Amino acid sequence: MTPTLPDKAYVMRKQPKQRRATATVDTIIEAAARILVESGYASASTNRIAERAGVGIGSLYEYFPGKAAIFAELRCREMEKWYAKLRTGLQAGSPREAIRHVVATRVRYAAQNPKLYAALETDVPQAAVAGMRGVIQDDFLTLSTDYIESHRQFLRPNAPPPFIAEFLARWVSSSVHDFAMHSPHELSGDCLVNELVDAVTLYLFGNVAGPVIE
Amino acid sequence: MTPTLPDKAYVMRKQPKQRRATATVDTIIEAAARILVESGYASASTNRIAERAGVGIGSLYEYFPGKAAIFAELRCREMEKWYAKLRTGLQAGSPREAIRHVVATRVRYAAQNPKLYAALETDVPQAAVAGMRGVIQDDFLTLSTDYIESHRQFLRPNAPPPFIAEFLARWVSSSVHDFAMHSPHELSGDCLVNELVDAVTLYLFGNVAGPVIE
DNA sequence: CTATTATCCGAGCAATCCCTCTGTTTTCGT
DNA sequence: ACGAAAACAGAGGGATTGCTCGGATAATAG
Repeated sequence: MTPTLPDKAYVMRKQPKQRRATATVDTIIEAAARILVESGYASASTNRIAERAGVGIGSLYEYFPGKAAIFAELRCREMEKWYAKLRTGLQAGSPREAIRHVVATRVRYAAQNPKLYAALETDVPQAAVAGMRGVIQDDFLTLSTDYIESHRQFLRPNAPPPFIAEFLARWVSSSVHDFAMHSPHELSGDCLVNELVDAVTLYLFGNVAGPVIE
Repeated sequence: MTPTLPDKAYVMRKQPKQRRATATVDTIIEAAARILVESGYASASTNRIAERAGVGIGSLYEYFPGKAAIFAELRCREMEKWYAKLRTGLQAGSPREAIRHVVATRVRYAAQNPKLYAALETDVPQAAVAGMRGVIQDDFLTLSTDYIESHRQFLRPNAPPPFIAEFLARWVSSSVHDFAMHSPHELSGDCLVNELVDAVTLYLFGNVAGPVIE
């Protein structure tokens, strides 16, 4: 069972079949992203997006069933860029190294394009990305649970593995998110990553070095 | 120096001087809260709020300089309800007990009125509560830093105390918030609180019992 | 080349929004 | 009781919104 992103909350009204149509869709989404970064969600009206994209407002509604769908799609694409990296991060070396990889990737995800990240996570209304918010965690959960269960013998906490996985995923992801929103400068240093790795390893295995696997 | 909430981002256009005026303001805020809980921020127009409150739209704009101010004030009032409890939580007994008090209070804050909490935290746009979001943390930070510095001799991490305080505050607060948004049922049990207390104590003092103070 | 399908366009509708403005009613100081 | 100040009211302005619809244009198939 390979984890996949969930179905999109808003489906395209019409699938672009010619190449220029896909180009139009891409242009629209890119325009939406640019306006979002520059002026926020409030001033990202469909008319403005179409104008910025250089297409007629009619073309926009040929493919997107509504304003919300544009941002749902944008968010979806943005997430898919990072999903693979998070996945492979779990398979790296020792538990401590795996934890470090995942944490560092999560930090990079928030720091790469801070404006866009912040806008997508806080400015775009919840309803517009319904069913999308938090899917990284929801999906990453399955992988983490497996990972944790396969290290069951070394675990310090006796809570059920699915809970531990959710606890860790929310802990790391939401902490990084919170720092990104309120203390973004901390994302560039490595203090945050270090402390997170220490704390997680300590929580899981009882010491900062991780389990000694022989 | 007693910590105080920061200045409100939006000041009242006119301070109510008569008792019925204060009542009017309260009624407006309560109506805004009810609409927010029932139908979300999108449908909480100023006209609707005034109608629901049973006052003219003119009366609303006598006191509030704009729509955003209503929700900023609502959020401000909601936060002040919990600020004192968080503060006193820090002063309770042993470090582990203090941690437990703070964590449990934070959970109760999110679980008390889940709909209103969720709406205020995610539905109301960032701009509307500018300078308010995260102030609990920002203010709680000072207290935590003091607390941590006074236990410096028992600390395991060697990061600077202000960072440790911020790290902990964001960790606990954002984790609880994330659970409240995506797995609200976990707030009723005590597994979340237990694991958070364990993890924090472990991070701070290297063991789950906390320091042995003699 | 022709027919069919896909794509693109933008004027404008209906709805909604926040907020002002002017006038009336209530409360308070004296 | 009376004038001033505070509080209340709501019609409507001005602007913006998301979105439809009918027709023009380009690409593809036969």
